[in-house]
Amino acid sequence: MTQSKATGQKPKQKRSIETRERILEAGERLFSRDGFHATSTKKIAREAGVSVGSVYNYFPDKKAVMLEIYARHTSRMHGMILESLKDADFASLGRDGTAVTRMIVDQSVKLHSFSPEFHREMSLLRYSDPDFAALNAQEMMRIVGMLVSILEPARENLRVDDLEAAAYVISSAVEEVVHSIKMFDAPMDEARLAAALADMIHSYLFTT
Amino acid sequence: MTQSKATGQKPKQKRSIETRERILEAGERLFSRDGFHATSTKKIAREAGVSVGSVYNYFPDKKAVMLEIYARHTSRMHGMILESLKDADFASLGRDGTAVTRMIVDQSVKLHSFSPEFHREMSLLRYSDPDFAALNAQEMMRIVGMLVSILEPARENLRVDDLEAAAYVISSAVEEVVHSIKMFDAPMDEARLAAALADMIHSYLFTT
Amino acid sequence: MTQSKATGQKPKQKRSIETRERILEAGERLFSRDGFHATSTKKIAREAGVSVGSVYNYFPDKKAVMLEIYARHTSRMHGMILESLKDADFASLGRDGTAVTRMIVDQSVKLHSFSPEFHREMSLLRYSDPDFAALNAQEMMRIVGMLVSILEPARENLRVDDLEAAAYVISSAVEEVVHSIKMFDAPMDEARLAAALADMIHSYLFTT
Amino acid sequence: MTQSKATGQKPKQKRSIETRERILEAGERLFSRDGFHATSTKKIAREAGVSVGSVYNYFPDKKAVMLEIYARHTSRMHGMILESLKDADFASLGRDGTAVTRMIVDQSVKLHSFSPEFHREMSLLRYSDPDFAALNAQEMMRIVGMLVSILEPARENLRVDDLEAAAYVISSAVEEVVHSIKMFDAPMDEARLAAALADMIHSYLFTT
DNA sequence: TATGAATGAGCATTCATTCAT
DNA sequence: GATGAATGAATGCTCATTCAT
Repeated sequence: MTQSKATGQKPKQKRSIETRERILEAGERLFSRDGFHATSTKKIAREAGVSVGSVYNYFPDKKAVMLEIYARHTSRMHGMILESLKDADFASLGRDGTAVTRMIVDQSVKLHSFSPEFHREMSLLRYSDPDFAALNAQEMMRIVGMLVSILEPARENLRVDDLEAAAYVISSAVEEVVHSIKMFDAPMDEARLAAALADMIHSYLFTT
Repeated sequence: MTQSKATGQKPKQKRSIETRERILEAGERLFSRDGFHATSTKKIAREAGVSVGSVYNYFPDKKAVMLEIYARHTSRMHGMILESLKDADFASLGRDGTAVTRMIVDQSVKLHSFSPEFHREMSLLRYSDPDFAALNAQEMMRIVGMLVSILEPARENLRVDDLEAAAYVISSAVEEVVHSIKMFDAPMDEARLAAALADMIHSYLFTT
Repeated sequence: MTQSKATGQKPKQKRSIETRERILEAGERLFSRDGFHATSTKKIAREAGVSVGSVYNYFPDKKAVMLEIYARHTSRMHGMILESLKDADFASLGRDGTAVTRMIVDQSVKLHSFSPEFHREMSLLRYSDPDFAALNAQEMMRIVGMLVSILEPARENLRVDDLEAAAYVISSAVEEVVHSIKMFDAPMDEARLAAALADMIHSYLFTT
Repeated sequence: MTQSKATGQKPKQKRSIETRERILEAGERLFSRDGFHATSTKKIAREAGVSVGSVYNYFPDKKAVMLEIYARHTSRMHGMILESLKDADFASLGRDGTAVTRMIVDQSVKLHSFSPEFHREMSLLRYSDPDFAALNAQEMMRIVGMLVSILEPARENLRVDDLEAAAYVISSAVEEVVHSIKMFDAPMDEARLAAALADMIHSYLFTT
């Protein structure tokens, strides 16, 4: 359960690529709906309209399917976020702490709102499998990188020195609070938590 | 998968209590080491030196064993924390933001350091089972309550109004950061993260 | 599963008798509601408010409890029927075929209506255990005996010679038809079946 | 315990069909010999010379194996009976009540003689499982249908109006009496019972 | 007499993976 | 490439019965 062997193959044929794609889509649907453990390879194959054997032709094991789905998932999301970042006026952002804070929280929520079910599953898996944990950590660092690049232009207005650590701590906080809100019965009003979260981040980053 | 039936029975004999204890201890050992799903009832029984049937004499199902272990676990921890809180000089605490912040981080880390493996397992389970999620949420609220009672005396010095939401957000942040440090390969130096975390909490709570 | 060992004991103490009675009553309730196999000795003990050990003090095994309950059950029913037979005017019955037929069907239905759930359970058990089969056969013969004694006075008006065989065949028919009606989704209107049954019995017994 | 999910799969390979057949045959052998509950899926697999997994490749659960065996069983029997009915001279039958009666009893006995052990098991199961009860009821109605089609040509000679109800009641009587004879220690000479049964049916159907 | 803790073989069912076709 | 039949260890859980206290 620790190390997935090298990936199945790189298909060159159009047909092959389609089959592979169908498996991935079926997997995403099923993993999101039922969870990783409750989804058998048989079900994936049936949902994809292929045979079990085919699944194993393209992926070394079930985990590899999940791993690839996750990778694609995050790529897609990051692409979307980078896209929306392009339009932001970083110069003005730099001067307005409130705007930056809002953007941070908004983007983080966006990241988790995209497919919360799938995200939940990944959060679960990272606790039980080192490979997933590693992927998750990697993903976290990409988010941290984004945050840093958002904050960098405003550096002179920030009260923090270690920007990377700050980004990491902020991301962690957002992640956990968003999970509380989205996945578990939030024990407190969502608005209160969101306000507190934004306040915490803002007072942390900016002098007042 | 949703609601465990009422617990097995109330032991009336000395022998009974011992057996129950042995099962609980074996469970804690095994759940921590191998995780909940990788621990079969057969293994628990063997480790405890009793028959499978005995496990089911005392607990309605495997989950109930875990639930009780968790409950005891948190009780113990909270007892310890309340104990150490008794000695704190709240009057002086109120005036010194740094001391309060340090205490918060320290206690939180303590909470997670006690048996990080077991804590990891609980974190995992809350993602897949409502009962565990509920227990976890309950536990979170107890921590929040403690935090509030620590902060209350210093109220006049705090920049936050909604103390409860603040406590919740802080707890979440600590929880996630500590998990990063203790359970996953922290992608950053522990000291940096700890410093950043403390800074965030401090600047959030206190005017400077 | 074949031969129950000799019964536990004959209690002489008042307290003993009460305990025994409580077990029997609990068993009847549970066997009727959940069936023999779905009723564990533990449940019986709990329902009776005694310990499992006590159940085994009074009965050699679970089957013995059921066997005794069944015996009491049938005794009670037969008592009731004999009671109602006393009042019947056999002289006049002898001349009126319709009245006899009606009485037969009525009594049979009464026999099955008393506690249809329990009766179902017995019917089931006789198929899987010789002891229950024997008890059921014995019971059948008692019913046959009753039927014969009802018909005897009318002998001169009857077209059948072998009264006992006739009684047996009639009882069987009634038993099965009543089961169809009471226990399974009768595939036909109850009234139609009852009418047909009565007609069959009447034309069999009496010349017209 | 109520509704079996759709059957496992449609076999597409020769090998597949053979395996399925082997499982069915093993099941029939074992269910007849030891009964449904005493036959474990492991035993079925061993008897069939396949793995347990294979059993579940072809059937959703143990019950489904039994259900299919029963369906085949009754199909086979009905085929045989319809076959033997083809040769009967219905015209002459119509006039001769004795011949019809004899045919009814003969065919009914034939139906139960085929594999009495298996039949016993089915009778048992219908008392404990709605699915089996339904199948049994269905089967009963098919028998009733046959009976009706046998009697129809003789309608003018019959004293009964509600042919269907008559057929149902007759079938029930035959069923129960045959069970008494074949499965339980008949408490009376078989010949006496058979004669009484035939007499009852005859006097019920035909005026004399 | 009464208790109830202890037993452990047994059951139905699942599922990732392999490999002959 | 594609197929899908075959595998079998492993799982959570039940329950009639015994017997030391």
